[in-house]
Order: sequence, then structure tokens, then C-alpha cells
Amino acid sequence: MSGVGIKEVARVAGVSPGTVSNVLNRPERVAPETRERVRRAIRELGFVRHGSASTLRAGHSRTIGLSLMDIGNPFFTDVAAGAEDVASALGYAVILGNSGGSRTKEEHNLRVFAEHRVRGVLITPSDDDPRRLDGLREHGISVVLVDHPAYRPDLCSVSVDDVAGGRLATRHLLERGARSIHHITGPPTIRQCADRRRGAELALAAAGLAPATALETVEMPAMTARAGQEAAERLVRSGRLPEAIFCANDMLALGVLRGLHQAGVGVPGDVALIGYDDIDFAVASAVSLSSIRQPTYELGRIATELLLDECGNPGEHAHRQIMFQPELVARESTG
Amino acid sequence: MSGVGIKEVARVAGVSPGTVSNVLNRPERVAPETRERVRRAIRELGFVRHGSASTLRAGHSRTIGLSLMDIGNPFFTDVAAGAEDVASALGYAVILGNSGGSRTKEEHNLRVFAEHRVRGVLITPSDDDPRRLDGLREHGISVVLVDHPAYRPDLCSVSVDDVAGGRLATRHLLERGARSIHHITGPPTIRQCADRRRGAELALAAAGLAPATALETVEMPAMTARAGQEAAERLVRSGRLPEAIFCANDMLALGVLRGLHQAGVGVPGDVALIGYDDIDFAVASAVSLSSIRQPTYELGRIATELLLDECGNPGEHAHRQIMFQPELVARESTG
DNA sequence: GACATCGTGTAACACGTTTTAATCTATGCC
DNA sequence: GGCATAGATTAAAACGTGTTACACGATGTC
Repeated sequence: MSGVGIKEVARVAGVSPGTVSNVLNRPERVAPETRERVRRAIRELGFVRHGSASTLRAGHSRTIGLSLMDIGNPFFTDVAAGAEDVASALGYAVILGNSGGSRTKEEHNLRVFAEHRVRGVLITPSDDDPRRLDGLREHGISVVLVDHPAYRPDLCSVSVDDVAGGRLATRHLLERGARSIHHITGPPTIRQCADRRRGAELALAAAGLAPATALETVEMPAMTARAGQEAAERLVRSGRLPEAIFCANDMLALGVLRGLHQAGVGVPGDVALIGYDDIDFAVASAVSLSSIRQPTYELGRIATELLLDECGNPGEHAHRQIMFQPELVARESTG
Repeated sequence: MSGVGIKEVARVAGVSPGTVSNVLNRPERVAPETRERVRRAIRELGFVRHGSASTLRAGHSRTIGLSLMDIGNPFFTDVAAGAEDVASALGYAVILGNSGGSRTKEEHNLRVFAEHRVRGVLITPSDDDPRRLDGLREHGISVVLVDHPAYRPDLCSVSVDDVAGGRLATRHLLERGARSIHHITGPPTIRQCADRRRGAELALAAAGLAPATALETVEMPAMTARAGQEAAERLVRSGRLPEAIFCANDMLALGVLRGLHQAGVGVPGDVALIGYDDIDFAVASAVSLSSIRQPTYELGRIATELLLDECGNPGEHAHRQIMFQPELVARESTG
């Protein structure tokens, strides 16, 4: 197809292939005059380097893998945007894999990454099992955990303190005067859900309330707007409206908001509502949603920087487990 | 690092490297017994094929490039999800590039794709200039346009009829009794905006109304919720509220909805409102948003199928320009 | 029993680049 | 002028796989 390779360039420029390679990779080693001559030939011929040949010989690629739990959730999309920006700026390509929370698909992604000999992998893991990652590291592929703390010192991770976030949200509701709180969340196997709930319980205990009676938890199978609306409808039907609702997720919260609205329940008049993630749509809804903000884009950005640092300085790289503190954003839905 | 290659596998299985390669690529050519022996060795050694070496020798990779205009917009995210699902199922990896509407970044993406010798490229182009694509095709890389009709018969494309969509939305507003309509849109250089506006004008003309007087168009620099809210605030301040508003985008519409709500303007009581794209959040907002639905996920899915068909059967592949018809989704915001 | 045929497996080269060690040229120094 | 030195360039050997042409038995046929 293309046909024009490094040696065709060399022929036209009147140098050897090795010199062309040097122009490409260590321009300082070649005399300015020849350098320019080679560059001109490259331009004239429309030469583009064959990445695979380069990777094969050099032993490492300029590619990273990104395995996300749910590409449909704005939270993860923001992470992806941050990662892509940094990677792209540093000359790295990003291979995208959507795991959808499935272990099988996640393993598939990692296998694909391994075949491509990516330089490193960014992953929002679907569970706590770290064995899969060791397979990658045996191949010399660095791994950084995103939105999940690394429980071992030989791994980088970038995450947000979800216990603190849960506490923040609940304390806010308590300060607005609520004494009975409903917590609508997802499957308890998801670490984020478990941590946020635990934060809520801690906040109640700190206020002298017994979590067992003051907090009623509803676990939905999915963390989508549809699930949230269903939870709200069930709540209204039961007739036992709480003073406040804490959703583990803005998607759930937006669904709850809509469910309550349709039933004629006023927010924040009748019920106070707070979500989690502070996605862009939280502020755009008709009653703007109070939420817990996480530095989402930063998560992706910093994770990528850590990853590429680990790849670039394998010797002196110090593994870091970074944990951000979330932030309360009070809006209309909590008065 | 890894160290275990095809010939180590061959040694353990007691065959030649060529046979291992055959087990990997044309299993039917090797006797069942040897095949199993080789497979066992592969499992035992944890061998994973070196994709770059494979690509280099075979002359083509199992990778496609995906260049998106805005990964933050749920519309494009859905497209990406559809593309990733199909590609992954067929054993292809997806390299992600976010162009953000910038020509420079788009060119950067295409260059990266070319270096990686991707098998094909999916692109939501930021403008009508097709020359960049020819560069790729000279390298034997197929291209499929997404959300943009191909104006040439030698290119596949998958898009949605935006003129029809604009007409649909406007006709719906007219049927609800509106006679003066505001159209809030983005930069007119964006094809989608231009087409949707043109559809609106056609609908007015068909109803015997002069577009020049019955349709007032407001062009915002961005198509975000923030821009929509600003447009609504300006509208309220001007005191000249129209009977209906047609936004070129759900993000804009959600912003408008919030702006009107805060100013005490009732939707749909005082003003009817319709958006475009039918993103998930349209139904989740407190007053559910009427919108124009596009088969977003399908767009990504079918584009990928076309692309991989073109790669697989270069000879008999017939280029197709597929255009879907959008669909009206009437909800609360238009009464 | 000789010969063609078929099914399996092999040996060796090729893919396009990077890299190492070696070669060449020019310059400075005694 | 000879020699050492440094800088610029080159030749050639990899990297790990796919593929082509071919060798090897075994089987079937006349």
C-alpha cells in the first residue's frame, strides 16, 4: 500500500537509513544540514513512520490502555477526557476498553492491551482482585488504578475519599434539619457504594443518631436515572416519605428528582435531596442538584502523568497512592 | 521483560515456530492433536502474541481509530459505545482520539492513526474538507464518516437527516399552536446546526409562515447547558418571550429550561420547549424534555460494521451512504 | 510395487525500524 | 606530517511474527 519507508527516504536524501532513524529519534546527533535535508525528503514523500516496526525493534510502544467501567457515565467520560488530553500531549495514543463492570470484558481488555504491548494501563477496576494486574506487570506493563485506592505499596493509584464524601453529604442533610434519611445506592459489592454508605453511617453516629434507625438504605441493581425514578415511585407509594434523601450517584438522584416531581412532591420543600459526582447535568436540572464534587478530569490527568512517569523513569519512580478529598456543592435541592 | 515468544512455545510443544503461527492464524491447517499440544504450551507459558510483530509481518493491524468531536457530549459517547462494542466483539481494538472540534487536533489524531497503521478510521469530521482523509486512504486505511453524510460515492458514511429533524421539531411546535418560534443554536459553520435550522425554515414555509418573521435565531458560541441558560436569561430580560423555543441540542435545551425556571417562566405553560438528540438526561430532567431522537448507538455500531466489511472484503465492498430518519419524542416540555 | 496425491509440518526469508559497533572525515596538537 | 580526538555517518544485526515454497511420510490407485 504505502510503500514509502525509511530507506526510500534515505535514498532520496542521500543518506543511510540509520541516519533517517536518528533524525526521527535523536535529532541532536545529526548535523543540522543533513537533518534538514532528511526532513525535506520526509515531507516530500509523505513518509509516516511504521509504528509497529518501531515498537518491535525498540521494545516499547507509545500507547497506553484505558479500561473504564461505564463509558456512558459522565464521571468516567471526564476521566477519559483528562487521560486522553495528557497522553495525546505527550505523544501517546490511547486504546479504549469499556468493561461495563463485567469481569470477563475487563479481562478481555487487559488481554488486548497485553497483545498491543502498551506502555501502561489505566484501569477503573470492577472489583478488588489484583491478580489480573500482576499478569500485565510480568510483561513489563505499568498499571495505575483510577478511582480505586491501591491496597499495596507497589502500585500507583488515584482516587477520592468516598467515606469522607458520604459523611459530607449526610452531615449537610443533618445541618439542614433532617433527622430521618433515605440512602439510595447501588450494589454493595461496588466499593464506591460501600464506602459512601459507611461515610453516611459515621456522620449519623457523630451526630448522636443510631444509623440503624435514622438511615434507611435502598439498594438498586443499577445506578441509572431509570433506577432512581423507580426508587422514588416506590417511596411515594409506600407513603413514608423521609425528610431527606442521599443518592450514591447523580444519575440516581436525577431519576429520584423526576420521580418525586411527577408525584407532586416538592424538592426541597417536602424532601431535601443530594447526589454524588457533581456531573454537569446536576446544575442543569430544573431544580439544581446539590452534590459531592470530585476532581474528575484531574483524576484522569494525574493518573496518566503518574503512569507515564513510571514508564519513563522505571528506576527512580516512587509509587504513590493519591487520595483526593471531595467537596460539598450545596444547591437548590437541599434548600 | 516477557521473553516468551512463539519459538519458546514451539520448543515446549515440540514443533516448529511456523506451526505455532498456523495454530494461531489458520487452526484448520494443523492436525487436531498437534493443535491441542500447542494450545496447551501456550497456556502453560502464558504466551501472548506480540501484536506489533504480527502487524509488521502481516501488513495490517487489528485496530481501528475513532476520532470524536466531543467526548463530553453523551451523543458522541453513545456513538463510541456502539463502535467499541462491535469492534471488540470482532477482535479489534479501538484507539480513541478527541478532536474537540479543532482541525489541528483532528489532524493530530489522523496522524497517530496512520502511524499505528490502523485498519480503518471512524471519524465525526469537524468540517467538510475531505482532503485529509485522502492521505489516509493512500496508506490503505479505510474511512467511514459518522454523523456526516459523504458527498462522494467512494466513501461510506452513516448519518441522520438533520433537515428532517429540524422540520419535525418545528412542525410539532406549530401543531401545538405556536406561531412565533425562537431557535437557539450553535455556530452556523457546524453542519448539524445549519441543517436543523434549514429544516425549521422549511416547516414554517410549509405552514404558510415567513421564516424571516416567525423564526428568530440566536447563535451561541457553544452548545452547552451554560450557553443555553445564558440565552434564556437574555430572553427573559428582553421581555419578548416567544410562544415556543427550539434548541439545536439537548444540552442547550436543558440550560434554557433551567434559565426559564429560575425566572419563574413556566414550561410548557408559558413557553413550549423542544431539544435535539434525546440524550438520557432529557427524560430525567424535572420537566421532561421533548426532543428529536437519533439512533445514536446504532450510528456507532453500523459505522463500525461498514468499516470492518470494507477492510475485510476490499474487492467486493460497496460503499454506502446510510442516512437514518430522526424521530419525534413528545414529552412534557411541549405540553 | 511404482507412482501420484494428500495432509502435515518445516526451514528460511521478509516486514520496517532501532541500535551498536565500526568507519570515515575533519580538526587540533605536538 | 603524523597522530589522537571528536563528530558525523554507515553497515549490519537484531526485534517476533507470518508466509512461501518445499520436504516428508503415509495413503490410495493402477
